[in-house]
This record gives sequence, C-alpha cells and structure tokens, in this order.
Amino acid sequence: MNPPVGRTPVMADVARLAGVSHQTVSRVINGHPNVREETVLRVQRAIDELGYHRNSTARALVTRRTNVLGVIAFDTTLFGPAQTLAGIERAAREAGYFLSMVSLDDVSPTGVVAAADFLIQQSVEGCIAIAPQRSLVDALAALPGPLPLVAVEGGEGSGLPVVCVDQVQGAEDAVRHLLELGHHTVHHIEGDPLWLESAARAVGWRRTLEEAGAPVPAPLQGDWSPRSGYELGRALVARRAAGERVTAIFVGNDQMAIGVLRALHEAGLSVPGDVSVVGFDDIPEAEYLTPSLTTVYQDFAQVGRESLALLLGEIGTGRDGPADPAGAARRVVPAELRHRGSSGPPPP
Amino acid sequence: MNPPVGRTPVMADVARLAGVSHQTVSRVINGHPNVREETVLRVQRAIDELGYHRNSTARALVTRRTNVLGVIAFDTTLFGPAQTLAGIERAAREAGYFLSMVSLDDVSPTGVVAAADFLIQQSVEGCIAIAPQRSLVDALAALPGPLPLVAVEGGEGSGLPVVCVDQVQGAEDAVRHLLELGHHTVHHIEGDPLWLESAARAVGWRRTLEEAGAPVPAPLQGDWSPRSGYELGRALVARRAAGERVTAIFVGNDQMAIGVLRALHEAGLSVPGDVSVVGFDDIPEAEYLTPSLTTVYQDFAQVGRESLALLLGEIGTGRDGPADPAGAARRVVPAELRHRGSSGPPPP
DNA sequence: GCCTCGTATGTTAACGCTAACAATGTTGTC
DNA sequence: GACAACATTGTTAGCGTTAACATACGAGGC
Repeated sequence: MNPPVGRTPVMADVARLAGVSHQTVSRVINGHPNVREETVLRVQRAIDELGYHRNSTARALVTRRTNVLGVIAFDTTLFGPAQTLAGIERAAREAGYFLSMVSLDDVSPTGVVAAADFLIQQSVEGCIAIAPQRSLVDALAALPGPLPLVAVEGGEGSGLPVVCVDQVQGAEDAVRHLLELGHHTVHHIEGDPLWLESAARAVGWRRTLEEAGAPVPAPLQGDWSPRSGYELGRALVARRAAGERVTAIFVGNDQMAIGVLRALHEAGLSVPGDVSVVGFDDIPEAEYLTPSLTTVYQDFAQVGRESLALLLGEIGTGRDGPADPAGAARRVVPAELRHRGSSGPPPP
Repeated sequence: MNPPVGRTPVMADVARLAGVSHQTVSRVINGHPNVREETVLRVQRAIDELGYHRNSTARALVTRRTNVLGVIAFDTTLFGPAQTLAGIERAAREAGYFLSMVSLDDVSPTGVVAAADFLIQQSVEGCIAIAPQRSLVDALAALPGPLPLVAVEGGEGSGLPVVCVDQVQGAEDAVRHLLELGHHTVHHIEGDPLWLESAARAVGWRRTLEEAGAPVPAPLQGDWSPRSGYELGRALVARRAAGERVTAIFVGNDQMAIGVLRALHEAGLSVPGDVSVVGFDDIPEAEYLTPSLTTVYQDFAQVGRESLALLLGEIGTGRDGPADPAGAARRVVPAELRHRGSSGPPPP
C-alpha cells in the first residue's frame, strides 16, 4: 500500500499496491493474454503511480537473454563507419535490442580481441564488427566460444558471415565511366593499403582497365586522409609534368579526392578540363565542391540493416556453423555511380 | 570434475573443479585479499580450463551496479557529435564502463524522452546526452527519477550539468579576426536555428560587431548542410549584386562553408580576394579545400572526456542536486581560431 | 593453557525477475 | 448435473552472483 521510500520500486511493490501477486504484474508487463482486463488496468495504474520500471538485469538473469548487441567499430569519425553505425543502431532499436559500442583507435588484432572480450564480459548476445582489415577479420574468426558475429566489409574466405558494399562493382563503374568518356587510361590513388576496401576498389580498377585493354599505371597508396590525397595528387602532377599522360584519376574516397582537387588546382590544372577526378563514398559535401565531385555512393544504412538482420538470424539459429559448408552467409549491397562535374572528356 | 557439457560454465563448476566453494571463486575473481596463494592458482587454473566468464548479469543484480552508461546522440553522422561520441567512448572504456548508445533521427522532445526511457530500461547508471536544442535539454531536465545526466552543449539555466565548447568565444575570435583584417562588417550564415550552438555563435558574432561599432547585417538561417550553405551563399551574392557590401562571411560550420565557397566561385568571386570566408569545426577537409578554410577548431575529444568525468562525479555523489544551488556544474572547453587561406583583407 | 585475534574458507540468504506448476473459478456440452 | 476444458490467479523454485555471517585453524600474549 505505502509506496516504498528511498528505494526504487520492484514488482512486489506494484503487486501489493494493485492487490495481486507479483506474477500477475509480470504477466501484465509481458502482455500475457490470460489476464482480466480490469486487472490489467489496476496493475497499470499501480505501475504509473509508483513510476515502476522493470529491472532488466533480473529479467536477463532468468531469461538468459540480455537483449544487448555489441558493435566493434574502427574510427567512427570516418564517414563510412559512422554511417554504418547509425544504420545498425537504428535497426537494432527497431528490433528491440540495445546496442553496446566499442570503438578502437589502433587497428591491431589484439585490440579487436580485447574489444570482443569486453563485449562478451557484458554478455552481449551477438556482435557486429566493422572490420576493414584482413588480420582483424582473421582474429575475430579465431575467437573461441560461440559468440554470434557478423563482419562488415570483412572480405571473403574468413568463414564469418559478411555484409559489404560491392566495392569491386563500384570501382568498375567509376573506371568504365572514365574510359567511356574517352580517357586512354585511369590512374588510381588507393586508400589505406591494409583496408580490404582499398584492395577491392583497386581490383575493380585494375580489372576494368585490363578488360578494356588500357595500360595499367602503378597505383599510389594513401591512407584515406585529405592530406594523403593532396600529397599523392602532387605526385601525379609531377608525373604529368614529366610527360606521363594523366587525364583521369580514380581516388579511393572523397576525402582524398578533396586533397587531389587541391593539388590539381595549385598546379593550374582544370578539373575536368585537364584532369577528371572520381571519388568514392558520396559524402554530403561532394555535390558542393568546386567542381562538384563525381563519386560512388554506398548505401551504408542498408549495410547496417543487412548486418543486423544477418546477426539476428545467426542468434536465432544458434550459430552451429553456417548452413552452407563452403562459406558463411554473404550479403552484398550494390554501389552506385553519381556522375557530377569533376569528370568529363579528356583534353583533345 | 567433468566439465559441464552444452552449457556455459558457472561459478559452481569452477568451484567443483578447483575443490573449493563458489564463494572462494568469487573472492579470487574479485581480487579479495584473504585467499591463500595456492588456492588462487588452483582456481585460476580451473577458470582457464573451463573458459569461464563471470556472468555480469547476475553480478549486476546483486551489486546493483550495471557498469553501463548511456549516450543519447543526435545525428552521429555530423562531424561534431561523431567526434564527441568517440571521445566519450574512449573515456568510458578507460574508466571500465560499458557504453550503450541511442541515436535519434528526429530531434523531438518526445524522442529524447523515449531514448532516455530506453536507456533507463536497460538500467544504465548514468547518461550523457548530446542535446543541442533548448527544448531537448528542458525535456531531459524534466525527466522523473534520479538518473545522473550530463548534457553536452546543453546551454545554460536548465539545471543540468553541462559540458560545452565556448561557442561565443570561438565566434568572437572569428569575427574579430575578420574585422582586424579591415572588413567593415561581417555577414553571418547561421546553422540550424533550433540548435543552441547556432544561437551561441550568432551571439558571439553580433556582440563582436556591436562592440566594434560595425553595422550588423541580418543573419541568414541555414541547417548545417552544404546545400543550405550553397543556397544562402547565392543569396549573399545576390545582395552583393544589389549593391550591399559583402566582403566577409562567418559561416556556422565548415560543411555550409563549402557550399558558400561553391556559390562564390560560381559567381566569379575570388576567395579571399573579393570575399573572405570563415567556418566552424575544423573538419579534416578544411585545410585541403580550395582555398584552405579559415575556421574555428573545437576539441571534441576533450568535451567527451570532460562530460564523462562530470557524469562519474555525479554518479559518485548520488546526484542529490548540484552542490551549487545557483546552477549545475558547467565545464567550458575553449575554441581555437585556425587562420588559413580563405580569409584576407577586403578588396580596396 | 586459555582467550583473543587475524586469516582462510564455507554456508546461507538475498538481488528481482520469469517459468512451471498448482489452484481456483467459469463456462460449455451432453 | 457432471465432467471437461479453459480462463484467471497464486505459489514455488530457480537464474548466478555477492554480502553477511559462521566456522575452523593457527599464532600470539598474559
């Protein structure tokens, strides 16, 4: 009857106030069908009056389900990971799951294992790792214990379920676009060479050139940052000054492309008059750069949704290995070229 | 003796294997002093052998401490919130706390209350809200229950502890910088008018103009996006064409500044020759834009650390109201002007 | 030698909830 | 009207851990 003082109310308090057993309160909270309408109302009134919240810890203890999923992310300040995280978060909330996040600064295998342990300690039911490097994926795949796990952008052959954007196709579209404009070949500035996305984009670039019979210039290796784009852009300008035909550049991401644009501008080269530039990601700024940036859009929100769906499937089935013995599930989200002002025909 | 099959091992399993009571296992795990060295070793061997992990749920139930903190974030795809989140995450991990994240798409008071409820359901010990709007801060301050809470960029007078960057000072520095270059006044493109940061920057802008005796042109209201920067940039170009002296623009954030640069470029205006532009945030791209962008740096990592420290303090003291009855704790992180290529003296 | 004290361990009882079963009352069927 | 079937509620027993108390044992002081 008297509301408990100085103590957060528990189910028994609600029960007493409503004049029922605590089990009936539990039934009302969980929407169990066989409770009289009037009882439901009485209990709900008591809940409101006391400001009662179910203790999720006690519930988790007995149901053996925490309703918490873990996310391991690398550098959520980069556009792609941040977007993916947002997509995962939204999908998780809609599915009624809580999300626990660990973000890693250094991208080492021991770090990722520590992060996974941290999440396991917290009794997460499953985990999504934004794992852009081969060594990390391998470290995750080697984790002991039955933790359901999905790797975003995890490459192939690890045995882990993977969701990724079709980097190869996106790169192919970008390079084909430039070739079709009449460029005799396309130079490439890669992202961080340890990242799987870099490698995949480079594969698409190279393959398209080879299929078209175009020469394949040596790619340059950046690290995703605008600074590296700028420096490698200057390197390409130098090669051009030395007589090499550099009329089209496919850049690993938009941030580096910004640096490239800057380097070209400083060299007095016009984009796309002298050199065409294509980026990757379609950051919101891309459309408003000068010139607006042709780039490859990735649907990160979709990646987030798909990885959550995959993880929930894995949790549901108990992860006794993938159904397909040849490899784990793999969902590929298409990329989409966005043609804007930074790409055009080569100079005559 | 026999390891439990098909079941994750519990303390009792470890105890049986080590030949001690489960309580001794608990003591070993928690580093209790009064356990014989040899016993510790025996227990640890048993833990390793079984691959035992303590069940954090059961522990939380009895200790009444979940070790989980909540973060409510708005649009973590924006640069500032993403950086702040990263800072909080790191600080939380170092303090041994787990982090549970909710991100909101629509910035409504009901949404933020729902998010807080979501986190309360999960029994978080405290919560940091990146709450950039007055109405949200008020909604949070009005939350029932004793949830320790810190508002990032939460403005003044809400009664909530707040950590923020000194937006007013940053804006003042930016505007003073332009005036000192010789501009007769500075135009201002605001961010989303509902955001407290917009208002604070506008205050700093206006105050500096007034103190300098410069005319105060009507500010333009954007929404942080490059698109709005572009459109409002065009509006300023039109005003300039109509005879208004527009030689310096203080833009609410770097993304909008990119749009402004674009609009000026399209109008054939040179930056900084004809018009100077100063942004806010110092996104990594800022230095590599053409021209490189003068802007105001905010130490978001520091904001993250400070807010975590404040929250932990609040949890420790039990949040029986702030010590200072006149208002809650308030920590201000200074902003820092970064002078680059987009600002210079006005045309003669 | 007895009593005290500190150390090392074990035993018991929560923590707040849900699942399983038990015990009612209530309806329907023939 | 008796029995079955169902709807509604209550009772009991855990979930796996830590806190509190109980126990046993050895060392030291007088």
